[in-house]
Parts: sequence; structure tokens; C-alpha cells
Amino acid sequence: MLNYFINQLRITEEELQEELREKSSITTHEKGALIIKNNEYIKVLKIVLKGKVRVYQENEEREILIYYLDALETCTLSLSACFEDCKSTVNAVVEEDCTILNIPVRFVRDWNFKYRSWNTFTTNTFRKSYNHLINQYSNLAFQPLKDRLLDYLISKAKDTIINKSHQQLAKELGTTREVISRLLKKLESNGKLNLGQKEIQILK
Amino acid sequence: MLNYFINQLRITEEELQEELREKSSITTHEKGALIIKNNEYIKVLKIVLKGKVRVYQENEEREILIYYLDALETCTLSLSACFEDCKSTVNAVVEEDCTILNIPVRFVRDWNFKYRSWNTFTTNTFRKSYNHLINQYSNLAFQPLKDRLLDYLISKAKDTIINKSHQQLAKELGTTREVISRLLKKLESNGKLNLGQKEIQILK
DNA sequence: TGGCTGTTGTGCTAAAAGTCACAGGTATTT
DNA sequence: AAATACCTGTGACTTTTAGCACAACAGCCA
Repeated sequence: MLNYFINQLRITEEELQEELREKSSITTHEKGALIIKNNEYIKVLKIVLKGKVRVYQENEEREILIYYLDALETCTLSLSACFEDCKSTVNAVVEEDCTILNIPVRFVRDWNFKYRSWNTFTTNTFRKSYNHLINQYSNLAFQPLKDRLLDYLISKAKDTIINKSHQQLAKELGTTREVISRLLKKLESNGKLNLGQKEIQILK
Repeated sequence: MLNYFINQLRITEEELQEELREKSSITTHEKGALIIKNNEYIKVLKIVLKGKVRVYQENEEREILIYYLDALETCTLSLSACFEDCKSTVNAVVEEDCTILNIPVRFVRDWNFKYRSWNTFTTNTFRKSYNHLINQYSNLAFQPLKDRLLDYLISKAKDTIINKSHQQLAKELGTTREVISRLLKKLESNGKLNLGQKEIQILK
């Protein structure tokens, strides 16, 4: 499992491979587990080896999705915290049973200048996340909810089907259930999708 | 001017100081100049030494502010582009006459692993920008325009006065002029501010 | 002075999004 | 089968934001 990570990230330095084996730990978590909590100190960098994690902010009754972590992705906010002790401003919950690589923050910082492949990894993580977030931000600013909803469904559909309740969608898009239900109905009558019980099928 | 930058960023490596002197150039721009254009290739990293620059995205008639660059701040999107050739997705316009340090992208990338102080600089730039953007994003998602407007005015006020037209504010917040005019009137009658011609005074 | 441009105020209307209330459906558990 | 929890649909209403139209005023300059 760790070797998979080392290969995928092209970590060629023997010494870093050794450090990773020694200093990191691997944990598994079941769907629904809360693995990062708002306002708690971040002590380890979490990298998803397998499964899926949802990272979101909450505000009273509302939530908004920040990003999903898929296999081989890293929580950028934790990465950021590695360079300066700070508390988390987000929550992370397991969406699909997952295996996680945990690296104590002090090593992450040290390795950044010590190993070239690690430096590439952290830089790329920041870059990708930053670009992704800019897109999210500008969609939120410019696009009506209806469009954001459809885009979101398309991006999340595995082979055209999404198995999420309206309530879940509402939370991820930062709105309320009724609004989503109505928009979905409208999209259905426009022939964009079919609605079922906890199932949405994108057409075409 | 360059020495000021070198000092402020604690660039202690003699060799890097030398490279900076050799390879970067300094340019000056007047208020209103467009120094980064959407959809053009990014060839140099721009660091503001003096003055102020506004970075924004546009979408037909609307705009939305991404960030302001003040003295010693760096355009994070250009920094990101240094690690992979790509086009700009934003515009940058000079708000206050400014002096800019330009560093060709290839050096920025090379220095990242060569000089520790440069590595610290790029990492911190990413971190700060990422955190800032997360905040912007979550404000946009959770706060009504009225609150975002007031927060924005407070953050932009030099000694309680802002000299911007309603139209400008509307653009920076991604909305329209009439909406801003009305919200400002409401804030005025709630005793939060005083309105004048191209002048807003925050009270208390 | 008069014309031009940019700025601000505001009435009216509409669209988008959110809130409340309630009805009926489905799935699971006991 | 009954109870429970979740899920979906929808009417009626409010609030927020947007769009159009037009009036008034300020600042500049020819």
C-alpha cells in the first residue's frame, strides 16, 4: 500500500522511502467516520490511499463542499498546516471506506527542502488545489444554482447515475433541500435527467 | 528597491541575491494599466514592490475580485504557472502606481529546490493565498451580500474612508450597481456609514 | 454657459433562492 | 404488520438579488 504511493508519486530517493516507512502510519476508516474536525489542531498530514473523503466547511445549519479527496490525493489544508501550527477550519468525513497514510507534520515540512520528489509533491498539491478552488469560487460567483447543480451532478456521476439524496446534494452545494428538489424537477421536465428514489440518472 | 525585497524576504543566500540581480527586471506601471490579461501565457512571475494591483476574473458583464496585491505580495496564479506552462485565467490591473519585480518563470521553478529562502517564499505564498481564498469562498457561500459589502468596506477603508464609486464596488463584489446603491443606503440609515460623492465613511 | 460623462437615488418588476408546512412514499427494523 | 426514519413533492409565502427606466446632480472642459 505504501509502496503503491511511493511508486505513483515517483519517490525515487531511497532515504525518503525509508523515512516514510519509519515515520508514517496507515489507518483505515469506515464510511461516515469524521477524520478531521473543525477547530482541532492538525498533527498529521493525511493522504488518501484508497476510498473517498469529503472535506467541507460548516456554518450553523449550512455546509459547503470544499473538495473531495480521491485515491492519492492530499488534504491541502492539512498540508498548509504542516508549515505552521494551526487549527483546522474544515471537517472531513469518509464517503467510501478508506485507507489513509498519516505523516506527522514536522516531517512533511522538513522533507520539503530535503527531497526533490517531496518538494514536487507538495508544490503540485498546492497548485492543483489552488486552481480547483479558484474555479469553484468563480462558479459560485457567476453561475446560478441550477447550472452549478447540473455541473455537479455530471462531475459526480459514475456512468450517469448518482446515488445521493436531495438533502445531501443541498448540503454539498450550500443550499436547502426544497430548492434542490424543485430544481431537479425542473431539470427532469427539461429532459436532462431522470429522478428515482435516492437515484438520479443523467441523460445523454 | 530589489535590495528591499531581498531583505524583507530574508534572502540570505549570496548566490540567489546575485541571480535575482542578474535575471529579474523591474518595471513601473501607472494606475489603470492592465499587467496580466486573461488567456495570455504567463512568462514572468510578478511581485509587487510598491503600489497596489487588483486581480480579478471576468465573465461577460460581471467581475469578481480574486485578491489585491500590496507591496511585497506575489500573484499566486503566476507563481502556479511557473511550475507548468499555462494561460492566465485572470486579469490584473494597477490600482495605485506601482513598481514590479519580474522574474522569468523558469528561474522561479529552479530556485524552489535550490535555495531554502526561495522555497520558504513560494510555500508561504501558496499557503497564505490558499487560506485567503478559502475564506473568500466560504464568505461568498454563507454571507448575504449586505454583510460581505460591509466587511469589504471595513477591510478596504484607510482610516474609515473609501473612495470608490458604487459601480466599482459592485464589480469587485460580483453584483450590480443598483444593488450596491440600495444596500449602502440601508447601511447608512442603520447608522453604519455616511455616504458622499465617491466617498464612503465608515462610522465607529 | 452649456454640453458631456460619470455618479447616485429610486420606483417598479421579475427572477432566484430560501422558509414553512404538510402529505405521501420507501426502506428498514422489530 | 406496525413503527420508525428517511426521502420526495409541492403549495404558499418571504427575502434577496437583479434588471430596467428615468431623474437629478457633480465635475470637467471647450
